[in-house]
Amino acid sequence: MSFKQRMLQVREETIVHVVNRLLAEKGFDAMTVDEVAAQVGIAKASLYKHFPSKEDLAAAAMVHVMQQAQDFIRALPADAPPLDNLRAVVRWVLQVKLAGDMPNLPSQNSSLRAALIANRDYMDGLMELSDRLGGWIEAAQAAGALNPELPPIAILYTFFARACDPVVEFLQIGGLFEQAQIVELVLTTCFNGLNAR
Amino acid sequence: MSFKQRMLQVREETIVHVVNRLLAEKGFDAMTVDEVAAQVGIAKASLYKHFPSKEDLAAAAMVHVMQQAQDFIRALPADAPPLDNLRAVVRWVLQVKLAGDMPNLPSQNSSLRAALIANRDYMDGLMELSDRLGGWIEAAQAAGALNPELPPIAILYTFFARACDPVVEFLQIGGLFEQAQIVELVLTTCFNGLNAR
DNA sequence: GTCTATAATCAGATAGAC
DNA sequence: GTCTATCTGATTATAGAC
Repeated sequence: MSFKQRMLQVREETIVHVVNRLLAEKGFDAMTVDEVAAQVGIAKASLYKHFPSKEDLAAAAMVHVMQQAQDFIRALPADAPPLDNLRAVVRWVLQVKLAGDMPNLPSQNSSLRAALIANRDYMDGLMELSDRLGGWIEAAQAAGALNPELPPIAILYTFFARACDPVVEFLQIGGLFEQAQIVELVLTTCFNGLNAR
Repeated sequence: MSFKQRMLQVREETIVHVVNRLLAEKGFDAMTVDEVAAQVGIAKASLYKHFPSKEDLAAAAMVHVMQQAQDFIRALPADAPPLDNLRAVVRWVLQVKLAGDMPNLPSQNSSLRAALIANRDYMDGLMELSDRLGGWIEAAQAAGALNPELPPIAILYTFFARACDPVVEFLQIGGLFEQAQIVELVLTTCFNGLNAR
């Protein structure tokens, strides 16, 4: 890879990092392209040479977090109980969220949805992630660790939903709990539910 | 109440109804004031005579759903087990959501937050709702029905979060489940968790 | 209170020189 | 590829007549 290509790659990584933080902090609608350009330190027109639209910026950030998720998953022990790995992934998601690094996209924005669906990297990453988690879910159900009466897809969605769970922010704003406590609280309600056992 | 006042009240109810539906359908940012005025059937300037800002429109919709929630709660049997009433409230929330009548506000929009906090009706409604649910939560914990190790505030937030739970939409979009099934699935994961029992 | 018309602003995207 | 300067369209909000 040439020097020029390397510079370009570094710049794009910077852009994605800035976008990621802004998406986590204020969400897609409140994030402006001017702001992104200013924080990256380049002109807006230059930004548009790298990414052709605001939606593509968001998609790049999503691809980035999904790659990080896959890196984390690959580092998990393949022979561990599936439930342990699933808990570890959810814990990781909550920690990323608490660190202010989880982009927050409006699920209703249609142009954004279209851009995400049209993005091959995003879709491939989503598929692979779903496959890996789905495999563990079914294995955990077969082992009697996860409720076998729940459709696997519902369990998968419940995991994905932790990435935008407002309970985390609510508990964080209140200031009554440490980050580690919040993680354990949400993990408990997710896996054990609210009922007494 | 005079005829004029009655007309005014009916018109404002129409406005709130339209806003409520649009907020449920597309969220706060994607909803435009032009759209609201068009669907109500009045000019935009007239709309601004009733509500001084877009944020106030959203606040009125929130007050409306909170009043509906309180109506529902008041109709519940006072002598029923607290857990039953809590489950009934969560079920009600999910049904409102599935009916497309639950407004969806971005939790990060600061001007909106300010308008809500400044709105006495909204804050009063939120307080009363929190008090009622909080009472049931503590009673259910004392009775050994809800996990006593969870902070009541975390349980309360977990209930509130059902109002914007993306799992409901995900399952709805997939088309694999009836609305009643979705309600029971989310209720199960909420109260019983994902783990096998 | 309701309307038409318009202000004022902001944000996504682009033109064109270098 | 990067910049300055600008376009274009959308959107909140208001002025002023009736």
